[in-house]
Amino acid sequence: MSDGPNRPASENTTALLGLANSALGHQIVAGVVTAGYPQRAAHSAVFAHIDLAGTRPGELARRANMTPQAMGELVDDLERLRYVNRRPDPTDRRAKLIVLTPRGLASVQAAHRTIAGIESQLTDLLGERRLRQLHRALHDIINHEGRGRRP
Amino acid sequence: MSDGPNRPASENTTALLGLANSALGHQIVAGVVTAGYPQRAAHSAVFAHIDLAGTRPGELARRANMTPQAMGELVDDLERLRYVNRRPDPTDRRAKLIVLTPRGLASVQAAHRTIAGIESQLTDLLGERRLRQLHRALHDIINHEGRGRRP
DNA sequence: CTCTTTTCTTCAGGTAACCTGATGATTGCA
DNA sequence: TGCAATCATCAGGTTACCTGAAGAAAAGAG
Repeated sequence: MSDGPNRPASENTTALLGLANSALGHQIVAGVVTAGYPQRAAHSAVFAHIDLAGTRPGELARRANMTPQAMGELVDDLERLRYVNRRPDPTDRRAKLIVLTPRGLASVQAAHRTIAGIESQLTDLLGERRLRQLHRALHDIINHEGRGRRP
Repeated sequence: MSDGPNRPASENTTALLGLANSALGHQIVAGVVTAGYPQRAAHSAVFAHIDLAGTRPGELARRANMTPQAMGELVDDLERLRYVNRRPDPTDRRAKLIVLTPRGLASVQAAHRTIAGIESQLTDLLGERRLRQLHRALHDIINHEGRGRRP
């Protein structure tokens, strides 16, 4: 590709991970949008972390590893799109609970179906054995690199 | 983590890929910065694609899969940081060649050393065999998903 | 109980990393 | 020689975050 000062990406795990991630990374949202639930990638931070019983914005922010302000904006969007509602938290009058609307739940279920579709494509491509090996390797990397970072 | 409507990420390749990518993704730039070459992650788009003989902005943009305008801004930054220079392209007076300064080349070499360090950490973690398997699986995913998309 | 500190959310404003559209210089083809 | 295509750049917009400040409610100290 380049005869320049650069080593081939094929031996650079970080680069491969980045390329593979961008190859798969947009497919879930694309699938859900195609299924009739328009949304943007950032909104997944809410859908991926919300509980059926509802979750507070601050807790969503913590789970998604972002600030409450940023999460608040995502919730604003999803409220406008009618995927979630804000209701007062009965256990703490400072707080609010973000709850999925029926439409929001349907969107989450569409995401699950999309994910299942991607996994079965990957099984076709790699076979069950290599896919399991891939999962284990990624798991090991995540657990190893994430060690001792939280203050 | 969540008893909500969400399936466990441990069986979701896309999610694992995203987590592993963010675990490794910032380490190269961090290593280069620590080695005394301050820069931001976006600047890698230049360093990763530039040739020793110099490369035109438009070509860099094509290789990095972004617009010439966005690439132009990155080149502006790196020129201010004294990693590259803009010189007229002798073969086309409309065009310019982006060339690494000695400092820019040193930064690229620091990146290569950092990448080598990460690979050896990964070899310690997974072993050579599993790391090779990981590379092959990622390669297969990249080649498969990237098929027939370019118009 | 009251007072203070902490927690929860939201308002305001800022930045990084992209994007689209328009413009001027130069090239290369008919 | 005229003119469409190409190269870089200027101007302005969007997305996805961030920090800082402020008001309301809760929790803990005395």
